[in-house]
Amino acid sequence: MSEVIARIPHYQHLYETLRQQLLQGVYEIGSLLPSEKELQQAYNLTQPTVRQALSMLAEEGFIKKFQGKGSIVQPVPIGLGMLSIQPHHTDQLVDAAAIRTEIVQKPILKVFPADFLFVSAQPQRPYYYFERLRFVNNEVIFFEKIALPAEEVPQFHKLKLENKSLFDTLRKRYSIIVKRGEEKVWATLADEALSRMMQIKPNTPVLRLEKCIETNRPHLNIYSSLYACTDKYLLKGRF
Amino acid sequence: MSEVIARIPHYQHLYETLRQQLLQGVYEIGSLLPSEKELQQAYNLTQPTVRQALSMLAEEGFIKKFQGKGSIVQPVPIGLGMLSIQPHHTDQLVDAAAIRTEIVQKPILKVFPADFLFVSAQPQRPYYYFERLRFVNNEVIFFEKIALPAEEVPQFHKLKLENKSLFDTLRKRYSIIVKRGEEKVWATLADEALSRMMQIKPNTPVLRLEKCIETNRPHLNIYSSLYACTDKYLLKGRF
DNA sequence: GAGTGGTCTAGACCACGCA
DNA sequence: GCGTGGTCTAGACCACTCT
Repeated sequence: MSEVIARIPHYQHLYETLRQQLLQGVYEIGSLLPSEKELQQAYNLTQPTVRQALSMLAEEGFIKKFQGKGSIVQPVPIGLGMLSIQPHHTDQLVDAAAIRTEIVQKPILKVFPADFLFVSAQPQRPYYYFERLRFVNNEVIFFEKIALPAEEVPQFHKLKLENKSLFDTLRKRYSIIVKRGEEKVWATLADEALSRMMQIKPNTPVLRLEKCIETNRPHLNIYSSLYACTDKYLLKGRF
Repeated sequence: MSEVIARIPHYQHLYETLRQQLLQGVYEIGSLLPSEKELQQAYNLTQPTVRQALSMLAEEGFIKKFQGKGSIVQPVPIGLGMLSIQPHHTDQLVDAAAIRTEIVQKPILKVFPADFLFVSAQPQRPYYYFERLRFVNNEVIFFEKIALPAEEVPQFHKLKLENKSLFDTLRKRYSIIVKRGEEKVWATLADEALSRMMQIKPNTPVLRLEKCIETNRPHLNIYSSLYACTDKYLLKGRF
């Protein structure tokens, strides 16, 4: 019926379609998604194919499935591996538009950084390495160092990275999706160099968060080393 | 053929069997799991059923699937929602046997704690609330406050909680499995009361980690509020 | 009882890796 | 070319919720 140009699996097409609709608020939170049977008819698919798409959405927290009832729409979940910023003592996230990102070190090619806690399986491969500061109201919230294998993201150095979510960019430009990851976290005090970089007083408590992020590509891991000043805002994430 | 006593789905039985084998090291890390076809024949199942079990294992990081090759066994992953402890500057986890857990406040019934950052959807339900300290080498590593809905875990107050992983206990005793969750994290300084509780100096930097943990049971969320002293050890988790 | 999601079968064909 | 995992169909029956 419909012309299929690229080789996209049916379940993935349905998943992407529903995901877009859920992001755009087409379905009200707490309401029921169309039933599996309705989706089968609407997209001309069989039950297992529809179920796979819905299972992916449930896995990511977009919907919750209830036997005998249907799939209930949940609030849009935080992206896996992404961090949201939230003031202490309220439960309102800082809007993405209020966050400013400044690229301190533009992407350069180098071997895997030696000061990361997680180690790459192939440290000699070329990696893109860059550093960024993120601000809310012109205050530095965090400083982050990032490395990702260059062969997997051609032309990465030409992308505009300011004021964008890295993971949204990777998703749209390269179809890279975060699957899973590990993190190491601890608290420490800002030393002289860090306090200059982050425009905070020395000996302020800072949060340290190092991550190794696995994606849907077998040999593509993203590495992040983060320093966060959390006196006004805390970090929120999903696992 | 084989007598099925309880109503356990085939895919789940296969999943549990393989998971046990993977935990016990039956398959060498980096080696291939038996192929889908072999598992079909061995357990007398069809391909989609076997695939579901393997997908669950892949989702949790026990194996990685490669088209045209097979499923490669990975190192045993950290349990979702669990935290491992690791010294700075080495990559060796502290063995679970070296960690001592002391229950400071035995499980009591109360309404949902007001000082947690995450809020329950049904705060008036009865919750089990308890507090624990965890030690490595007789040093306090963290202090944790935990709340979980009492109706979902009958007889919980009778369980021995010392020196056990809470999630292993919930899995074995109630078949409760962590599916997903959210965390809020920040760094702060220990105040007077906390420094006494954790036997550290006042104004030591401490890590704060609050979590809301969703499980395989629709209305069972576990809430945790954690204070960690991370000067010697850091915390490692999965997402 | 009607409608929902949950489990399962018995096939088919495709895409990929490796020798 | 063979064996692997990836996608998909067309059914079947079960378990649960709601009315």
